[in-house]
Amino acid sequence: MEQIPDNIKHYLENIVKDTLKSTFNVETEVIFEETPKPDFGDYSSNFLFRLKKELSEPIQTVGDIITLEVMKKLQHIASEVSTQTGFLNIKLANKTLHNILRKINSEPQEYGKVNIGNNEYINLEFVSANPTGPLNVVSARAASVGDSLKRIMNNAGYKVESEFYSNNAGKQVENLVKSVKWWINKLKGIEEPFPQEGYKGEYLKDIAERALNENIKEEELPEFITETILNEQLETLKQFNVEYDHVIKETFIRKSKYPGLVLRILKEEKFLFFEDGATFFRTTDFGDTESRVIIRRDGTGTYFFYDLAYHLYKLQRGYDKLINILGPDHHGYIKRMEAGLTALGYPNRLKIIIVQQVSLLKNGEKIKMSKRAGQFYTLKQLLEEVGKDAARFFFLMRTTDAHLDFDIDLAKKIGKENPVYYVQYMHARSHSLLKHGEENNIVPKDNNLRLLSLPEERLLMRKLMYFPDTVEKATIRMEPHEIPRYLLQLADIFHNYYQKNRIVNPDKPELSAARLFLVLAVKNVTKRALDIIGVEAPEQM
RNA sequence: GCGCCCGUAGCUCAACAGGAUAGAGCAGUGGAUUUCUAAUCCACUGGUUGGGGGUUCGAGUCCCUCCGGGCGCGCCA
Repeated sequence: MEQIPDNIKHYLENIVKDTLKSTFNVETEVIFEETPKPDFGDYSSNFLFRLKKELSEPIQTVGDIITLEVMKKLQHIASEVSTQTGFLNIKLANKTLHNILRKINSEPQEYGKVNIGNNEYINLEFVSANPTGPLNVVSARAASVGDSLKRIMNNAGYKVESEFYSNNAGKQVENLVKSVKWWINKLKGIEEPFPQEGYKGEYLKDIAERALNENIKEEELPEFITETILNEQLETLKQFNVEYDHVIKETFIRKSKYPGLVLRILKEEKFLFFEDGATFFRTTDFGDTESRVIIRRDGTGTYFFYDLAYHLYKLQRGYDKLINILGPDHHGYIKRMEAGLTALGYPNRLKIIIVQQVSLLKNGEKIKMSKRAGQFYTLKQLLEEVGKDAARFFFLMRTTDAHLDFDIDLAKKIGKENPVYYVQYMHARSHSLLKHGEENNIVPKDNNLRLLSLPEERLLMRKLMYFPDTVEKATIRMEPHEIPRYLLQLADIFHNYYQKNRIVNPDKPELSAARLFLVLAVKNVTKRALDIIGVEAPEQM
């Protein structure tokens, strides 16, 4: 097989960049993108517009010279180079596309790997709920995004470890315990008023029953309750195809040396002051809008205080970067936490991603939810109702910072309206075609790929070529939604191709073998893409 | 009042660093099936990108302003 560059896009960029330097002595970044229309070629760049002011000659003159130079250097992989419109457009030779198919099928697992992580050691924290109840759908979205991001970044050469932080201490837990005690008493026949800030919800009754049956002592109750709920949360996440490298509990942090360490550093650096009997951390020195309490008047530490300790603990474990995926109610928290870590001597080490809220739609109406009132739709219910693949896919279809409407009825549908099936069906159909070929003694072969001469075939090959670019973009933007979008576009082209053309035709074995080679590449890339977002690639549907 | 997110087709959303004629899906209408799984495909209809101003070769994208929707603003977590 002829050598093709490891990454076509970057190869083109470097060629043009070097040409600009050697011919015009101009240093600039050149970026190639997928063309908006196939007519324009396969890759295009707008650098001529950008350089307009810097260049002494008219851009068309520059364009002509660049065209000639680039054409010379690319004659082994490109068929057309043009700057007619002001954009530099490059159309790749068909044999280049063929070589990409060969590359995909010879090492499917390697295709789409990018190298921008440089082995950077990352801690990725997501979901991190209080152990006060079942996980809700915002947690589900965070889980989907977080777990996919882990896979995406590991694919890109980062070393990512995922972490779940359980806030199993503090006032909310006290309220939780009070609520369970109320149930225990009720089961014993003792009627009391329900605790003021207690948690409603039937799941606490089950826990109360178990506590009674297992004779849990009063002082063991907090741990018993929080452990029970935490384990249920983790079990549900596991069913969602999400497993963690680390689970850290707030009780552990509270007992560790880190709270003391935080206090000492802040004190030494004179970032603390006292007011109304409480200890404040002057986060305003670091861009926060107001200073924050870390030790309350009653001497107890705030959530923020222990969270600082927790983050210090994470950093001292050796991570280069921390990424937190948080729900929409935490955006006010970003400044505070960044300020805190800067004060502790770790500036610019934390990246917070806010996942926006989710509205669930059923029968065209929004489901109302309130955790305190015990009315909510849980991740567990969602899994039972729509399945993990549909759930994961749906959560990833939008950018993380946009509100998401999750249509439960749509996710349950079987058919083209449901994007998950549309994409999975592409994989199943490829598999079935290959099997059908085998039954007719036709296997994928790469010795006659020039027979792939249809426009649809070129479109398909082109799209497969863009897969590494898509993965790279998803990594850089930290936006998993690029992957589902890519899959949907690929599925469109593939189903269209299938519909119009017979793939396996015993009368034309050569053509069939070439087409099956293309189908195999589609199958391999689909599998890779689905793996990256943690969705199953079924061979039969 | 302050802060964050959003406003694009009837609905749900794209548009990658500001680029080429603003694209998909759903819904609607009309068509394709002796199949390699129709869980599919094709065509048509649908837009003053919330309003106004600015920046420039070029603005859905950047800046200003107004309007509308959501969320947050605790010595809760």
